Amino acid sequence: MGSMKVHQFARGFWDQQHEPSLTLGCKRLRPLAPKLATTDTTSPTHAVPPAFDLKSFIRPESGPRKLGSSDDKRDSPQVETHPGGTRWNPTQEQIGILEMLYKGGMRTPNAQQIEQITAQLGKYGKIEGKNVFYWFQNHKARERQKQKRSSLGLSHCPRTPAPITTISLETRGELEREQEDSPYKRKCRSWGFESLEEESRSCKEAEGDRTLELFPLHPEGR
Amino acid sequence: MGSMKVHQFARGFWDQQHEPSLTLGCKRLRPLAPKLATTDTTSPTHAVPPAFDLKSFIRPESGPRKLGSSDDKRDSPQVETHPGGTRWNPTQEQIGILEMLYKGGMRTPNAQQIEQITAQLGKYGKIEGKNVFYWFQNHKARERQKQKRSSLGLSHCPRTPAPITTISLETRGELEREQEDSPYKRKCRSWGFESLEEESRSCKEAEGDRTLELFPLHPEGR
DNA sequence: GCAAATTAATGATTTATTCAAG
DNA sequence: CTTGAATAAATCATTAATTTGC
Repeated sequence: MGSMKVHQFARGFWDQQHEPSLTLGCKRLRPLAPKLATTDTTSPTHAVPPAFDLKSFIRPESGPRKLGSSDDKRDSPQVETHPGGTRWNPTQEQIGILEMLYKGGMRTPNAQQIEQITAQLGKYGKIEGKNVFYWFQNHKARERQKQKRSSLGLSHCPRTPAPITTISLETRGELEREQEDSPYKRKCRSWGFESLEEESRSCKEAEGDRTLELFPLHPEGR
Repeated sequence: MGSMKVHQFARGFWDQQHEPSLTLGCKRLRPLAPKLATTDTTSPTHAVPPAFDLKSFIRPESGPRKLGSSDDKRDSPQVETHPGGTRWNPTQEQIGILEMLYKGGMRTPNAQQIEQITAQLGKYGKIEGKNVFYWFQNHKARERQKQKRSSLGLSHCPRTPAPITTISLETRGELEREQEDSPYKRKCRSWGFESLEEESRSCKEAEGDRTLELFPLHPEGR
């Protein structure tokens, strides 16, 4: 497409900032690029990110910190086996609230809503924004899927797919009926990335100023 | 650019106690069998939270700020939506770099990579992280699409989809060869939300060394 | 009664499809 | 028409309930 005057940009593209110490390298925390699965993410010796500094996280046994982030974990009433959190495991309360919201008509919450939901649900257990987002995505998809299958199997009831109990949700009368199928609405979700800060979490409040809510992503699959 | 610290959390939105006064079983008994019988009566026990202010979600009329809720919201007053444009308009330099990276084998950059790419591309024009992400998504999809159509029309050479020049992108020696088709690799992307501020888009980079930032959102479409 | 194997459910990602701006 | 942006569908991966064997 066009004239690319990229120079030798690609060469030191990633090195520009990695220069300093070795801690900046990716930690294997948020791998998004398909890094050929080695079928064994458990072994820290593998799961090597494109970075060069493996030793910084190869074995955090020395004391840096574990995945479980021993700093705060008191938020989960039911301790259970919370091994650092591989994936979100919702509590009954959380599910209840989410379902309520869903029934209330919420389909795809935007960033602000997700933020609030997450904040609220966080009182009942560890949770991140993405969990909320995914939950809605999955729930919506699976409800539809279930319904479709049901209608197929029963071939009945073309109308009123669901009675919709309408829980006491009539906050002020105007509740948006749940729009079964969402016909593509142009929405824009906010986007954000956090540049993981693994062990830097400790100096979180040291700065005093930067309090943006970065959700500390879960470490990695076991 | 565009990073700002959002101090304002969900201040007092649903601030209410989160006493575990309702958990009898404490554990979450997940019904393994789906309740297909009744349409969406999926609330097993429905450990209803003490006080859940659902109306705040559905209709945050009393909230400090407006929610992009789906009820009466249409085009939220977030007019600032596009400081300069509704959607990203890449420059030649940006495209060139992106294509170079793509040819180099990059398919789905992770958060850090996106962050860095964005930072670099930002030198040539306004850009956000999501733009980078979307670009890769779209480019990949369309390349494949184009290729498929081409092969269909020509019925020729189903192999060797792209020569792939493999530019010198060897970041650290271990560049994974272009993973043609990524057959689902388990990955986790970082997630973050920023609580957008209407007016505080003052992109001041007074931060200094910290490279961690949230990309300012882009309020909402339409 | 407990623990390993099975299986259903579902959280998390990727891919395909669609809409709309320029 | 091209392509950025967003959503829905497909599907991988992991957890918890259930079953099974001792």
